[in-house]
Amino acid sequence: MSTGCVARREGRPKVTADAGSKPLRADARRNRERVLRAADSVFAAQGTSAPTEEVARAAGVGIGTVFRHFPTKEALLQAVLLARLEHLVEQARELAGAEDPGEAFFGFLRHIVTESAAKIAFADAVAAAGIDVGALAADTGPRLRDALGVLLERAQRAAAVRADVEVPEVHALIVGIS
Amino acid sequence: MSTGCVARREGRPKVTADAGSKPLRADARRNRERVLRAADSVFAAQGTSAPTEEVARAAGVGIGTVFRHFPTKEALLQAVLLARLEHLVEQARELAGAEDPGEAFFGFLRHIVTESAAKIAFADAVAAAGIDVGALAADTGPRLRDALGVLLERAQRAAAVRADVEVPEVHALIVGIS
DNA sequence: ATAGAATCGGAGTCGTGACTCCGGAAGCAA
DNA sequence: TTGCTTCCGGAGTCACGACTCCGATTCTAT
Repeated sequence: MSTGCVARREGRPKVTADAGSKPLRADARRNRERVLRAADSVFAAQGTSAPTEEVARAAGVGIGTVFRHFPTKEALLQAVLLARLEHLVEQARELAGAEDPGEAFFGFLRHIVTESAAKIAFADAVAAAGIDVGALAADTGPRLRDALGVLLERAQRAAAVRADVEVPEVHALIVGIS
Repeated sequence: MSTGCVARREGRPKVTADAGSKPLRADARRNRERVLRAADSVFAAQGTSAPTEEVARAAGVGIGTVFRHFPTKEALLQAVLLARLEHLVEQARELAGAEDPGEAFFGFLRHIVTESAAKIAFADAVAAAGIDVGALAADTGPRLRDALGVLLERAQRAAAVRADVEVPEVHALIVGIS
């Protein structure tokens, strides 16, 4: 195996509240972004148990920097998961303007399924840390649902999907599959 | 988080070869079985990063016993995963004798989907440790395929499933979903 | 340019858990 | 029962990785 200890602190860190914090200094914002990207790829490649130092190296910053932006490894995991969901919403919105509504809809579904495995692993790791994943996704969920609604409606208008299908059903399907 | 170090050894342990080993002493076999069951429930409940000692406690044995039977935590994870697959095959075979072939077939599919999330997490953990999951399942795979074939055939004979569906397609479907 | 504030970086601390070791406790013939 | 063999248990060893701390560095406003 590849060894490593895990967190030490027991109190569950609060969800990073961006609102209300002062605007970051330019380099700080840049580094935060880098860390997030690096974390995403490192965790995706090596699993969520990859050492934080690995993330720091991949991001080209010191480990101290990582911990300043994300006080806990857990917080980092959370941020990455959130970013992925965010990305999903974005994709759904982009697809809403695609030429072929039917293809767009099913393509998106396929994409979700493809990525679900990775996301499950993330959610697992975060949940194992005692965080309420549901609450975490409370903000992103509705937006994803909306975007999905648009996709679905267009697909139905194009007669690519039966008209009696509703958003909740699709949502249920996705959740069920996951 | 809940902390903990990980393995230290780098060389990847060989797949536990049961064949060729002497018959275990009665108590040894019993303990091995206990550990396996305890590991399954502990890892399922707390995630694959649960400490080995937790498994020992749940099994009611000393930690030394766990490591004698499974030289590495990784090996333990492997064994649990294998046992689950084995269990799946068994279920498929039982279902082959069910009254309603159609229901049996779809019930099994549903079951697989339901458990897939947990299994993915396991496979992930094992794979992250550098083990070839594919090779691991090389033995179980074909048997699962066979059992699935029987289920499918019976369902088709009962006209619950279209006749032009083949085992490979179902297999692909399952893999795809996972 | 320059002070002052915000950041960075990484060596060091600390707790944890994987794995070892061996004296004691069964099992299993004979 | 006796003796030999196989197992059990769990205290102890050892690395590793999460997280802290503070001097050095880099922004930014003036």
